[in-house]
Amino acid sequence: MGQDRRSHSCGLLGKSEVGQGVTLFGWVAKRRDHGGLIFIDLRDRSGIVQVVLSPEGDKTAFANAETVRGEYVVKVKGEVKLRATETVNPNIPTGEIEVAVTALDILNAAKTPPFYIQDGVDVDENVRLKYRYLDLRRPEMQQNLVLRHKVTKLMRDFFDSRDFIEVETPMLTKSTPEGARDYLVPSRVNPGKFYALPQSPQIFKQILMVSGMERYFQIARCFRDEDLRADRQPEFTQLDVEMSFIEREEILETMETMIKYIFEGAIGAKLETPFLRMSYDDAMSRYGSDKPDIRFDMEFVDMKAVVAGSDFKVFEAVLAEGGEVKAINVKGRADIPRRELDGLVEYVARYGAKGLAWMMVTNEGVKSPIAKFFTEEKLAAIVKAADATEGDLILFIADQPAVVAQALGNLRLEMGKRMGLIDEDKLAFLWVLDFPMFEYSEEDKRYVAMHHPFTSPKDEDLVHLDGDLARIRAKAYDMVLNGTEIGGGSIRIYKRDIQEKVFTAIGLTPDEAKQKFGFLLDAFEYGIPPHGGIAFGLDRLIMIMAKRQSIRDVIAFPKTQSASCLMTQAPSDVVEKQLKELSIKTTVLPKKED
RNA sequence: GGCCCGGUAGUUUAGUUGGUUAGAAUGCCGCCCUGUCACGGCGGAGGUCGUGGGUUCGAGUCCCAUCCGGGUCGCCA
Repeated sequence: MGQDRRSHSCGLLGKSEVGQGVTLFGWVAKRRDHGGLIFIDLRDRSGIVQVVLSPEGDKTAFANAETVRGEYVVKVKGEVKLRATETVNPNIPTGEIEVAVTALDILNAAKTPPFYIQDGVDVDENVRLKYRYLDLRRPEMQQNLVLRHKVTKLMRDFFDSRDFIEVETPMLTKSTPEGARDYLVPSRVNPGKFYALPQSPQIFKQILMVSGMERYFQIARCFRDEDLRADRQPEFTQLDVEMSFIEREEILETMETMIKYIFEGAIGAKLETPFLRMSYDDAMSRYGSDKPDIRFDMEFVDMKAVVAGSDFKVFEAVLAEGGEVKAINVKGRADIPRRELDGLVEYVARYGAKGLAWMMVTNEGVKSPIAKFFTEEKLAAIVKAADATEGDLILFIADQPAVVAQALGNLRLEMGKRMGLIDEDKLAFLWVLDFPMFEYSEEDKRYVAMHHPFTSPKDEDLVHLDGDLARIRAKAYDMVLNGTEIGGGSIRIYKRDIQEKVFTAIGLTPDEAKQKFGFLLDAFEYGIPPHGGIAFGLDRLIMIMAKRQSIRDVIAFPKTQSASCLMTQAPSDVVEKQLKELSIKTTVLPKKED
């Protein structure tokens, strides 16, 4: 009996197999025992098919069917039969047929699983992750992994067809002093020294350009020892790309074509290219975000001109200090309850806003606690600026530009969600371009590279390298989808003098630069081609394609928020001997005993 | 590191101002059942209320600490 090969997959059986003898393997998803007649829903990766056993059939098969329980592994032989019209199940793809069983072998019993293996079940994350192998047995989770496979396959096909080479770069590499916290790996043969797991293959892919690979890509695992989020894991996967002899336009076009190709191939979505493009400055001033969700409008309105010169001291003080006053028009929400408004005040406070002003446009004019500070003319101008009509709610944030952007930007997203303005079926792509080259770090009291120090400034801004660094824009670009940054990259510096000026700008002496990035700078001495690239967050991309809220759902074995794996219990203690071999002293402080 | 939410049968959960035996659904076990597909009927078992302290005559409920999970701010060039 063990010699029978599987002839079909459960979920793919249909009318065309009627009359055929089949051999199926799978798990018992459900058993419905009618005493004289037993139905079993048999599940494999392809789906579910109903198999039927009656006492008139094989006695052993029937007896076995009486003993099977959920998640038993069985082999079933039988004949595919058309169901009678009244017994067709329209809810499953195989509902028009069933398998009349002639033999059923129990290959393995199974303990009752801690939760029912079914889509849409609401089970505690603890339980799901501890029994990840059962969680992954659920069809929707399997589909997520299948989707992930399809996407990476399509990516490889695409890049292969365009003459890109996939090159693997090291996982044991050199710790880089800037950027995220590194995961460190001790070296046994070099006592006291450490490798770092890569945060990204950035340096290596640029070196590959020096090597003359011209067109590189890699589906690369990356590691960052930072706190987790719904869309952030300590290890994650990047689609990493680098190209030589190109300028920005060619990268953007190539990547749009790639994204279009995989979305059509993986989920059948037809995308319009070219994608919308927006400058960083534009994105910040209109949406308060460098990754705007443009599935809905509610753009910022600059109120500075219309509110200035009122008796409202808060606005006047902010404007006097170089701040700004911006608003969003929440259409039709003038009826908002006071309690919800109070909640919104708390909401924006999380983003640093000291307050939230509001005006309701009603048939009796503007209602607002601050209306009394404004003349009728000013109120009318505000309403006009906001393009508001009766029934609308105008929400204002007055603060320094960074706070306005963050608070009002998040408020916009929150109101968009609350009002159901976000079409979950929409795929709103855009490029955000012309990022600032530098941003001022309050912590370090100096300018730091916003992207990384190899990013090329825009040609027309090179003149500011010796002057106002804040004015320099970079040849950097992000691809944004539905308010999530799914990819980002830049054209790199390939001229030595510019590279040196950038290092100087971020306070690195030539010696320090050599110490930090020595091997890369050495490589740059030997004929570096103009080049640039991009990296996409594969997990986030697939999360959006699969319409999930967390990247954990598209990663087979994810970590919890405290970066542990509940299934394997990693990280874990190691034995003293291992530490000794690695020349690591146990300096971990013991837990408090009292 | 900060803030917020959650932890009660295997699972999902109810549990009032602190009060008697912690309730339900589902799953599980047994018996019955020949057309179910959320099968049905009858019966049954199943709870350290995350953990440890404290307050109280009495704690699932109040207080403190702690563990675990989730969300988020900081962080993530």
